[in-house]
Amino acid sequence: MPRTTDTRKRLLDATAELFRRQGYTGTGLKQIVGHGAAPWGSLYHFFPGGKEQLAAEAIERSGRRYQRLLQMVLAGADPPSGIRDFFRLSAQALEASGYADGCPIATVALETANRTDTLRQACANVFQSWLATIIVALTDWGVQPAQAGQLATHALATYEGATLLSRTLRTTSPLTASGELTAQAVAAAPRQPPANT
Amino acid sequence: MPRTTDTRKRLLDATAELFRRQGYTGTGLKQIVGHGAAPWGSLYHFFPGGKEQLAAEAIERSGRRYQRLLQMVLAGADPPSGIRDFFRLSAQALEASGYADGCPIATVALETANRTDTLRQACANVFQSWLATIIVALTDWGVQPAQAGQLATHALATYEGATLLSRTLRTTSPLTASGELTAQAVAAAPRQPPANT
Amino acid sequence: MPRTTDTRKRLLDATAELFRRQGYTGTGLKQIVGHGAAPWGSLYHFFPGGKEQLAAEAIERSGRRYQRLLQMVLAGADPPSGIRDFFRLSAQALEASGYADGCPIATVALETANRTDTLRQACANVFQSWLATIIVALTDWGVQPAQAGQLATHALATYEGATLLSRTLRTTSPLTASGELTAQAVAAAPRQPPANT
Amino acid sequence: MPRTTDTRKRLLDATAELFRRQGYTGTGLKQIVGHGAAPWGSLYHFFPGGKEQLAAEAIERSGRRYQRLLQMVLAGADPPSGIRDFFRLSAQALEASGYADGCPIATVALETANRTDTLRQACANVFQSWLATIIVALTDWGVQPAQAGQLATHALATYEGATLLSRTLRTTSPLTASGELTAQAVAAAPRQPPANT
DNA sequence: ACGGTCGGGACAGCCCGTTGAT
DNA sequence: ATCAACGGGCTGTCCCGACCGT
Repeated sequence: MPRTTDTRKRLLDATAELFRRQGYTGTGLKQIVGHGAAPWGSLYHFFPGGKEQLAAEAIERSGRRYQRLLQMVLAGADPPSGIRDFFRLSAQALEASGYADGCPIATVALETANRTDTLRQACANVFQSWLATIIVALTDWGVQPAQAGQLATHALATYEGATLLSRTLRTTSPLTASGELTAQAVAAAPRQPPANT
Repeated sequence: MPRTTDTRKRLLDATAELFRRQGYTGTGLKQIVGHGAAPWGSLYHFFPGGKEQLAAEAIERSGRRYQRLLQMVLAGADPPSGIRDFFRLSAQALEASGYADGCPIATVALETANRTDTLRQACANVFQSWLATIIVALTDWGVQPAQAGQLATHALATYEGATLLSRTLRTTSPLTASGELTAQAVAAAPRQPPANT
Repeated sequence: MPRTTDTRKRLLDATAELFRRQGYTGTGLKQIVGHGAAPWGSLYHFFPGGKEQLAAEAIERSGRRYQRLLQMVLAGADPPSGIRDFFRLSAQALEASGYADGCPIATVALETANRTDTLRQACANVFQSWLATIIVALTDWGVQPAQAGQLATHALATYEGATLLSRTLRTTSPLTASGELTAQAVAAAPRQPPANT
Repeated sequence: MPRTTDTRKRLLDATAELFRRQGYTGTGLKQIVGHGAAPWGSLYHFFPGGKEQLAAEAIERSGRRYQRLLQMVLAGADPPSGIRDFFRLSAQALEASGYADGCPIATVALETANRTDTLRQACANVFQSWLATIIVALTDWGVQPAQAGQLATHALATYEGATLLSRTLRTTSPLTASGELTAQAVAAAPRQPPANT
């Protein structure tokens, strides 16, 4: 069973990358197998559920990967700084990629929100996992759970929207501006003294 | 000949409505003419540029319409309250439509950000017009122009992202939470006394 | 209106010819458009119902054509001789075509008998029309209606089965043998003296 | 290793059953292994010749089985009554199965008559074996060999065609009508007194 | 011998966005 | 101002090897 080649993963990675830039309907299966260097027959071997199953797993996968990135950045500093860093990092990556690599699932999320419930749910799960990650960072820092939920939602929403604007306007200013303001909002949150540690 | 305009507008309206829910690639021309009650041949008569031209004009049109809505809401109160109202109104409309009617161009904006520059530009123009509207409201209220730009961008980004999250998670809480926090951020903005008026 | 090219008819003729030799599932749409010299896009223009609609109309068309042939042969002599002639003619045509051109709809009828009811019904209508033609010939000749129905059914069944056997065994003997015996059965049918006329 | 035979037979039985209802091209290998509860790998182990070999053996197998049934029915009475019984029995079975279970190989025979000679030959062999069975019954009964061949061919052809019509028209009347007339034709055949035995 | 995973094109039927002629 | 007509592209499934595990 280590005999399983990495074809399946290559397929998922190619799918995730193309979805990030072109969305769900804009990406054809032909393009995926072409980009991911996988043969046609393999696709329906690994994903008998077709495009939808492939998409669901790709979403899940890139969601986890992005979550790890988020955790890393948040672990590097206190939440306000971490959030600011995350926005800044995203701005850099976005610009470096020619404004192509934004949130890996935002486009798919919007496209599928009212089409296929399976994919909508997959995107929802990803967003929930990101929110949970932020909430943990905030509560660890002393923010009250009730407040932390709202703040995390706000931060994520702002990040998504700022990325959207940055991609469309082709300028990083929305990401930097919103990063700063979101960091301030977090910094202003009432919190009980973080014990000590 | 002003009667020909009718078909043209019906076509644009149908396009805008379908784009809002299904995005660009997810909407077929057949579906548009079916939904908009226009004959097939008319489409390429009014829009010789094909789907792209039709999309560009539809984006522009729904952008203007949404801008008027924004202006109305902002004119009804001071900016913090106006922004809060706009988020709340959007949340209601979103929920009432089964989480289908969010920002009319967000999906298209993400889909086309790195595909066709014509449509990206059309979306960018719409966003710019919305930003200008917010900026006017803020500066009229006494916010410094430099600050107003950042605040407007932040508010719009947050609105877009909150809508995205609300649609995917099927709950209005992102819109309400972010509306409140955004209103607070605006309220906290330093401003010079509004002259008098 | 003479402006409609004959593409539609060519499509139907090609379909009928291929169905006769290869059946329904064995014939691809690609093959049809290739064989019938029609462009791909035309197919779904003329037959929006897809393969099924195309098949239904092709069945109907070749059914009518075959009915006219049957009428002609039966009109040429009294029923026993006419039936014998029809079997003999079919045997000749079958052999001349390399045992390819048998009953134009038999294969499709068997394939679709328990799959798609639309096509089954189309085949049933064709068979009914052939039966009606035979019955008319028999009653005109003086056979009692009740008897005529049974005899016609028997003759048609025998023709179908004999064609099947001839094609599979690659010999015309089933058609000639059954033609003779069927003619005898018809000749032996009690009939009231054909008035005179 | 007589246990291996089990899988092989299940495969053949599933194939035969599906072919009877859907024909050759209409039946996929996936469906066969699904229906016959056999693993994928086994298929090409037992039938390295692929679908064609599997089909040939399935045809042969169901041909033999049907031959035994025919023998049994013919052995139960004199040929005219036996033939009438066989038609009647078939009519009952056909109706009971929702007009699905007709001749087990007729559809395949028509489909493959001009496609793959291997399968055409397999079907031809089956028909020959059935004819031989009928001929034996007839000659045992005293019909001259030359006449017996023609009569048997006629009876089989009529049976096949009547089944076809019954399936398509969804009524057993063709089978019952033709059964009666065929029995009469056999009864009318000149024969030398059956010796005695 | 037998079972199974994985890989490999070819092609299925369907629908897309577009255009020439009217 | 309209529509018949057009190719190309979509997703999905076909039947089939090769290479592993027993």
